[in-house]
Amino acid sequence: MSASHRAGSLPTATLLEAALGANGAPAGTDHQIPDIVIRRLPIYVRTLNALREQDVGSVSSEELASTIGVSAAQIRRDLSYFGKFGKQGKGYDTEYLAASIGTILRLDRLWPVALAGVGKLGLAIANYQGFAPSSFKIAALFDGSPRHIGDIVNGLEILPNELIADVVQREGIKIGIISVRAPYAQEVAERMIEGGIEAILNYAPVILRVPANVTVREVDPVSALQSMTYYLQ
Amino acid sequence: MSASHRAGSLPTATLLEAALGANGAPAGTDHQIPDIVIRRLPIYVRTLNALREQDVGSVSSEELASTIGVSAAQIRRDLSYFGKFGKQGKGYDTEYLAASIGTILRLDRLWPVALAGVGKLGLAIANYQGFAPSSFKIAALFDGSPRHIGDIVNGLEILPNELIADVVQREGIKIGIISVRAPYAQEVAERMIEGGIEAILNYAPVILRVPANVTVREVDPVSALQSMTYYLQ
DNA sequence: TAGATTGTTAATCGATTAACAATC
DNA sequence: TAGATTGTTAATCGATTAACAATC
Repeated sequence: MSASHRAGSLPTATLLEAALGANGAPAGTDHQIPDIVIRRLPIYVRTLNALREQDVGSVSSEELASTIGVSAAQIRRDLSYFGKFGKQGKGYDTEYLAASIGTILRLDRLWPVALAGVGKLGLAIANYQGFAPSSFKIAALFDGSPRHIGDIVNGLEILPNELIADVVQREGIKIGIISVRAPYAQEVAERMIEGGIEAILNYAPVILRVPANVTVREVDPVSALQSMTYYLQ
Repeated sequence: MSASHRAGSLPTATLLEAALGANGAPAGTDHQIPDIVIRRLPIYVRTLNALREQDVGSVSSEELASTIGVSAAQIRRDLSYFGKFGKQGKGYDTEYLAASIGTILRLDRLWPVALAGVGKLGLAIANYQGFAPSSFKIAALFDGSPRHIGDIVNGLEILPNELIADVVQREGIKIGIISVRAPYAQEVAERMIEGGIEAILNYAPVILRVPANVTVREVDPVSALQSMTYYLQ
């Protein structure tokens, strides 16, 4: 499932791809770096930051690999796509490598995020404290139900879905999170994309059809559970 | 990253594997069927059920594939691991195929699930209505904070983490969901495994070390966001 | 320097796709 | 029957690993 495979002129489905490890990267642009590599980088950053907090100043690829549970060769190979970050005989400076990968991923800034759907899940997302330290900030809230419009959550007013495109465009938001129910997900995605959003985190159990320049990643706990039962007894 | 690669006697890390599409299946047992195939099956079931609801009685692999956004060859290949489910010249009976895959995945029963961590996210999970129709039922709630112990959520009393192993064992629960904060996740996982749990859905941003017979799948929205920013502008 | 570990290439492994005979 | 589509094999593609020269 290479990018070129879905580089047609029509919107292409991305649910399975994103959910299952195939390429969820935007098609069209020919990315020389495999999306699977890009998706590993955040874990490297997280692990390096954890090491830094334990005052570990440097690690070898072998140590980092065993901490994460991958092979050392894979880590070195992944990093080699972007440059040279280590010292032979020594390993990697944890702070320098974390910062370097952070820059590659553009985590050296705070990204405003639009969140659509403020049901129980959406509220949990809106209130989640883990986004800010991770370079994301919920900057706009939307919902389809009149019941919630106008409510204030975390200092943000809940706006109607009809305003998604306008607000997202005005505020220059590039990232959207969808936590509406399945039947509304496609419509909401389209409003977001109309406003200029190019990255969507989708919690709705639905296949989003998006243009080739938009990246979609699925959060699909039900499917995850349903695949694990295969291995039970 | 085949199963055999991690079939050593020591617990093996699974975060990256599960999060990123490598094999999150239990090692040891030599599974002839690739985990990547198993992880696609729930999407097939979901899509087939959606078609059934639209009164579509049969589909070709080509139609199903274009609905999901994968190749028809992949669907036929995936199904061929388990048997013959279609009719040449005709396609697949949606009801029959959905039921067949459901049986393969053991979705033809209701699985009790233990949930540890009843913060905002945990409560959203506990109250989520999408599990029951998907063959799962939250059957026990646990939390580490005395503040929540004894509270009733959805008819279930929140019990202390110390009781996880006992209760899980007594009730024969095989599936656990972890939504505690990062520092407590490993400890909670160990209690679950002690009680006999063999499948863990992990929302904590932490690498769980588990024995080879335990399957882990990660739900990691922050990493998903952090990988998408790579493609922005 | 000697030892350790990186960065990189080639070999291996595994998953996807193309193609088509079988057959409904 | 003729047309359509499955089930399956072989070819292709891509990702991971092993190995080692470079070098700190």
